[in-house]
Amino acid sequence: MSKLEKRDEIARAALGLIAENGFHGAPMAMIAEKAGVGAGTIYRYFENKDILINELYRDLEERIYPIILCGYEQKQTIRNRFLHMNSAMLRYFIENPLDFRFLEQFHNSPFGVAHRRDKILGKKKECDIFLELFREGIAQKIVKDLPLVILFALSFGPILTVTRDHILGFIKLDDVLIDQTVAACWDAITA
Amino acid sequence: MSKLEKRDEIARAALGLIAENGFHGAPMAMIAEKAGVGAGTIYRYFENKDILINELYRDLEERIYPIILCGYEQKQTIRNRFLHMNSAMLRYFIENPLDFRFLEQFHNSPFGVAHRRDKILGKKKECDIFLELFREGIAQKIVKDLPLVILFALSFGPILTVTRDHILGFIKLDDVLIDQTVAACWDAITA
DNA sequence: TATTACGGAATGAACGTTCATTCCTAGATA
DNA sequence: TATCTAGGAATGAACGTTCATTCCGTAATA
Repeated sequence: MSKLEKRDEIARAALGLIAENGFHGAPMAMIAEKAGVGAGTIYRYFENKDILINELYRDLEERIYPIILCGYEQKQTIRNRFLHMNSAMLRYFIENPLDFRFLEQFHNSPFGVAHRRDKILGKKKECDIFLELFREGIAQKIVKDLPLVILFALSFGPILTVTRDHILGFIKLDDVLIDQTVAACWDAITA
Repeated sequence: MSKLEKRDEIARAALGLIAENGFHGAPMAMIAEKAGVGAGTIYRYFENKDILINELYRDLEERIYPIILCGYEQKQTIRNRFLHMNSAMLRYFIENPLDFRFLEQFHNSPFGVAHRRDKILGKKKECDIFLELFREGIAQKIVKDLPLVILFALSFGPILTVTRDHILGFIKLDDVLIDQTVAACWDAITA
């Protein structure tokens, strides 16, 4: 097994255990066992557990962004661009429940708060595309003139809740339902 | 100090620490210190930590329900009833950030999942008023004909996200903003 | 005095991390 | 080609710490 493969094996094991059992249900020994390596080996690839977790998050972001942006066309209407991105995100979460659960664990932890602070205080290019979209919509008087943070909440809040419900088996989201949900989010933010 | 007062003191200390630091940042010894009792004393009031946490949750639900329903009038329009309940909830969360943070910790933990399963499988009268409201709205073709779970997500998802942003200081929610946000949620669920 | 409540030291389990040791492999040697 | 060797990678037992819980001597209460 190559170096990269082993690193990925450890990362995959850690992400799965954390997603399913939370940070505390994923001791290093268990991660090592699931990855098929010795406990000490993990420390050859990740300095400590905190760093492991933060790298998992970084990897995940890098995996998600291109997928959500795939097929995104700047020349489309604002509405279509919004529907595209929001449903791409919802679909990704539904198809990758472990990724979603890990994200939730991450955000509801000191890691997540620290991460948010960094984001608010600093650079973190990411959500720029959404911000851009909202700003454009407001300028054209299509989108409600509300703080961007609130538009975000109206767009993503329901996506997160609905994904959780889907993963926990409270509802089965099909293509129609996904489109209806995303369209309802659009209704929330439009004037 | 009376028996009940001491129980409450412990509960308050536990809720505060868990809200601020998570379940793992709230060891029993720390709860005891904050409550001004010995570590062993806690076990005279709560059989173990799991039971303590579940009782905290139960207490919290009992505290919140009457507050949200206060001033609720069955004869009001569906829209007004929705706005009333949703903004009451948002206002409560903003005014009681510790309660909100505790709820989030609870929901994002094995406790919360177990609790949800119980709710879906069984009794748990609670959200009945919301369900009732949604059903009535659908019957009158005012509310979108979507599964109740999705209407829930569209209504509460943004409230949760926005509250988190407010508590973390990313936005300052005033009366106007609260009303606008809740109204936007109404736009999301209406046909 | 008898009973109950309290406090906090003691306990043992579980955890993250370390490190002395073993294992593996690629290159050198013959 | 067969053998040896050096050095990095892997290992998992052991360590120190932290935590929930228990225990028992003391204080309050009746």
